[in-house]
Amino acid sequence: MADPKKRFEAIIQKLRDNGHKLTPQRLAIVKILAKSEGHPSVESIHVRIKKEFSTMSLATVYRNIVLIKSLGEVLELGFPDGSNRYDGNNPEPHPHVICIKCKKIVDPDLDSLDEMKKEVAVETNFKILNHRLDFFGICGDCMAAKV
Amino acid sequence: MADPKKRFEAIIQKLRDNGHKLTPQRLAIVKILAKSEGHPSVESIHVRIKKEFSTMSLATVYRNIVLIKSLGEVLELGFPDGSNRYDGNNPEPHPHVICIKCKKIVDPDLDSLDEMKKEVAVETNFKILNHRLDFFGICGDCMAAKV
DNA sequence: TGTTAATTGAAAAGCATTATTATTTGATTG
DNA sequence: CAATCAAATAATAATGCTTTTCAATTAACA
Repeated sequence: MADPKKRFEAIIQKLRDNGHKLTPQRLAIVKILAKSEGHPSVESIHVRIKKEFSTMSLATVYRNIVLIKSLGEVLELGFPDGSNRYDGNNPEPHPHVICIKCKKIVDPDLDSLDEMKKEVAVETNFKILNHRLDFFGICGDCMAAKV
Repeated sequence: MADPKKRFEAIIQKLRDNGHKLTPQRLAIVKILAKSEGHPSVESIHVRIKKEFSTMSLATVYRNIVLIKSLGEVLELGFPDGSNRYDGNNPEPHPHVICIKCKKIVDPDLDSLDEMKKEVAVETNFKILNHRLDFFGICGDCMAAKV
């Protein structure tokens, strides 16, 4: 996990460099994304910031995520059920392991993926630009809790 | 690729076994899913069947896909942009390679995935039940066409 | 054929996301 | 350290895809 403080500064700098204003709402959103603990959803970001800014609009969360996404500083994880989660701590594509019970998301280490990418490129004659790898299952905690 | 005729029969049989009626609309949908050429979308299925049944409703396509999905006979591919494509020819989870230009979807052979799954299970202490692997890029045709 | 419960078409409702608009505000300049 | 102005915001309306509703239809089975 990258240092949330450094990620915060990096995203802020990117916003500055591209001529965007640093509003309190925007800073609050960036702060949460920089850490991205538990891979937050739009809704969870909104709820958390509402405690501080009671007038914070959901549209503002969406707008800022679109903006930060366009700067390549957050990874959007759209799931088959239509839900979205975000990772601004590590915005590069990387595999995820998702617990279908408690919705926990874990980042595994998998270095065999690069090799696989090359293999696929050769086999299909595609120029591979991006990828997405998710494993779905039940985490140790939920297995234990089941009894 | 599985034989579309056999897949058609298999899906029909599953529907029968679970006490569902075989309406002409349903049969038309199953027929397209059994082949799943190009991994059709709800919209493309609807358009194709409308030529035969002008009154075919989009809701009917959705309803039948939900049903067939619940029987495990079609794989739903929800993409990050929110679009959905279907594969009733090979309903087991398998990797896809998607062209971001022409939306073509290709199924590559990748047998190293099983090994990866075990690796992840050990590392994260999850019981892995399912997975999803997509590569995004530009296909040979679109590369050539670009000039 | 008649009966019945499942299925359908058409339209309304849901729901997440995006667009609109009047207002507010951060950043720059004099 | 105001004044200015483009950008950002809050609130709300609109959009687009998917699901639900419900009366009418129809496949399945006796």
